[in-house]
Amino acid sequence: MRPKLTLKQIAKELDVSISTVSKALRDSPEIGEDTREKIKAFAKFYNYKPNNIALSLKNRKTKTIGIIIPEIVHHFFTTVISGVEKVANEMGYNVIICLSDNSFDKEVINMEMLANGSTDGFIMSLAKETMQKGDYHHLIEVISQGMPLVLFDRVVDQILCDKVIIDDVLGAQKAVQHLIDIGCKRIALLSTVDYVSVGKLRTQGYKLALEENDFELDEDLILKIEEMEESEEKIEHFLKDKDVDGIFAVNEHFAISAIKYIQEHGKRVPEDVSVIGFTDGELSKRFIPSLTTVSQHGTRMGEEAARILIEKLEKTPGEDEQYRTVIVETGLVKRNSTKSLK
Amino acid sequence: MRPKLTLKQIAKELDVSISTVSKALRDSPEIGEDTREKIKAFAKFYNYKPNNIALSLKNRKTKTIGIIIPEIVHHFFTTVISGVEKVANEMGYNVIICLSDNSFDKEVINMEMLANGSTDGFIMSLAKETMQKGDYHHLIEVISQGMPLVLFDRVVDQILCDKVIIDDVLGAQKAVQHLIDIGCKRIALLSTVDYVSVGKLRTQGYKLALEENDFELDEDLILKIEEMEESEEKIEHFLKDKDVDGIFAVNEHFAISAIKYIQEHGKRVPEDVSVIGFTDGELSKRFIPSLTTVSQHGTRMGEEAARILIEKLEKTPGEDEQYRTVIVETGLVKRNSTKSLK
DNA sequence: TTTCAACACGAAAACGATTTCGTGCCAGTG
DNA sequence: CACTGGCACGAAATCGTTTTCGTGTTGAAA
Repeated sequence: MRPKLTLKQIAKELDVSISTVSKALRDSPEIGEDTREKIKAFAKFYNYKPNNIALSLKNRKTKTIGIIIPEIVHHFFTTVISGVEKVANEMGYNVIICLSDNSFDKEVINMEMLANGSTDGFIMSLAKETMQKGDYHHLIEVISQGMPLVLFDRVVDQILCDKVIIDDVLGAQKAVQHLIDIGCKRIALLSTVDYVSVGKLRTQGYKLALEENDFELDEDLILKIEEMEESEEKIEHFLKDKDVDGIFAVNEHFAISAIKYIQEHGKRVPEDVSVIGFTDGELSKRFIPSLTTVSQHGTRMGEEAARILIEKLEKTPGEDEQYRTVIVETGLVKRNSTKSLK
Repeated sequence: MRPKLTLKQIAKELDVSISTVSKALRDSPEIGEDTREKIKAFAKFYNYKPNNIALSLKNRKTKTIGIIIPEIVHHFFTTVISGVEKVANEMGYNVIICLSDNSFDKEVINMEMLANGSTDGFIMSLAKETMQKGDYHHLIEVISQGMPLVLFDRVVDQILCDKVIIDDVLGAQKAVQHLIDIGCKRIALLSTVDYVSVGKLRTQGYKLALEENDFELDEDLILKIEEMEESEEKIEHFLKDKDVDGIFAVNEHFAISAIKYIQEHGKRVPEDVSVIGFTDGELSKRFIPSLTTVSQHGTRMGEEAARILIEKLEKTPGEDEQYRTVIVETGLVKRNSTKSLK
């Protein structure tokens, strides 16, 4: 076992001082050409690489950014991560990932953990429980310490920071509008409960689209689901005696559960009922029928978030402290779960 | 903006020495009761937390483990990550994730990056390109520096280290055996090229099962696919005039592409052709027909890998240096893409 | 010959924490 | 009164870098 080479060892080996070695490696003109070459050759030969921890301590920068998300086994979040990773890598940053598991406590613990020197800034999407509690002291704490924070997807108005979101309202509205355009008359909404901001906003979009087309809002056509686990059951129960010809679901799973139920009960998708989901995952693409969805462009959100964060990190503090909210546009990907336009 | 509190500041504020503060906070009996209480009260009030970077430098441990995987937008890998995260969190470790993007160069760069003090050890699955090249100098380098390495899934015999794998041969064999059991006579294999170890091993299992049942091996029934992108096309071409009644695919995507083709050409799954995939993802579960698959238990692999790594990390070096290979059992999840046993 | 840059390098502080080893003071003992 | 031991605390080294500020040597100019 050969431990890592340090400046000190090089110095001893070549019989010069530590500072000389450091300067030589950083091409300081202070050092004579011959010693410089000698040191660089030695370092190269033994593959010297400076210790990141020491550098972090000295520079008070870690060159890593922390991502805190509710869960990772979820296509949307992984695309965001890969977007962040890509930009971070290009800019010489590392990415450290923590999962809150949708728990407030874990979110707080992870954040405090990372805030103690492990990362320079945060990119995060809030845990469901956090939004429910409305307790954001950990975010405020981190911001007040001067660490940049970029929220994405599950954001909250009370916190002043950069944000990357999609236009949930417009996305939902466009989806429902499409259902109306292809002739749907009774359109159901499968949503999550309102304290999850996306649920609320997408519901808004749903209502807006109905309104614009002079459809009457029927609260009986709206289902709000609390737990992922019970979704299938709830949806089946909900659809039991509803006579709908269009369904807008706020995620893939709800959409697919709905399609399954419909098909099992003698109707066809999209001939009898058109279904649109939200979030464009593998599932939507390969399901049969493939799903028409509002696509969220997770990768782009991740890239955007990373760019904003790194920009903040590399700007000398004090420069105009402005917070941006970037809205990543959604797209409507038309596939086979909706009728085509007449 | 209020910067983070340090020992030095507390010391100055309370007019004692830095060492006294440090000792007081760590409950050293050296410090008198009254000063100790005073310091602890102050620290608590101002929410002092030691700086991780400084601790890392001092202790020569970062308490973080590095994960390097080919890609993250892949259900299997995310389950592994969440398994690692879970165990790591319980043991007070952080997780830092890098993606190799299946590129050898990126894998090397990431590894060198993290090895310079950022992590205490590695959990990784090799990039396709790395296995193709057969160049593992970066792994050897890291191991020789005394950093524990745990390989999972895409592992390689030449490297001596701990490994967590599934029994690909047995998993494949069981799958094919099941096809035989339900009466399939002509069973095709959709595999990847051989330098991806899983492709090779699963092909072995396929052959083994045939052999055991005195089936004749027909090389024409084996398709090896190089690139994910061309898979759909290749599979369609391959199935064109093959008269098969069973298909074993080494992943979900191949399986689904096959099903699509079969259905589009007037045959039914599972009535005419039974299909089994590998890796139990969301897609398999919710596809129609839902897929019978060999499930890989990614979470368990992640947990296992993390446990092994942390154990190595916390063991004083020198203690018997033994490498383990843990085999996580696969399961055959029977769903609707295969006929039921007669 | 003296003086003064320029050159090439080293000593030391700093980042924030832990830890070893003093050290001053006081009480108790012979 | 002198000695010893324990208590409560501080100084300094350490981890591996970077960087500022010397400092000794040389060569050239006066």
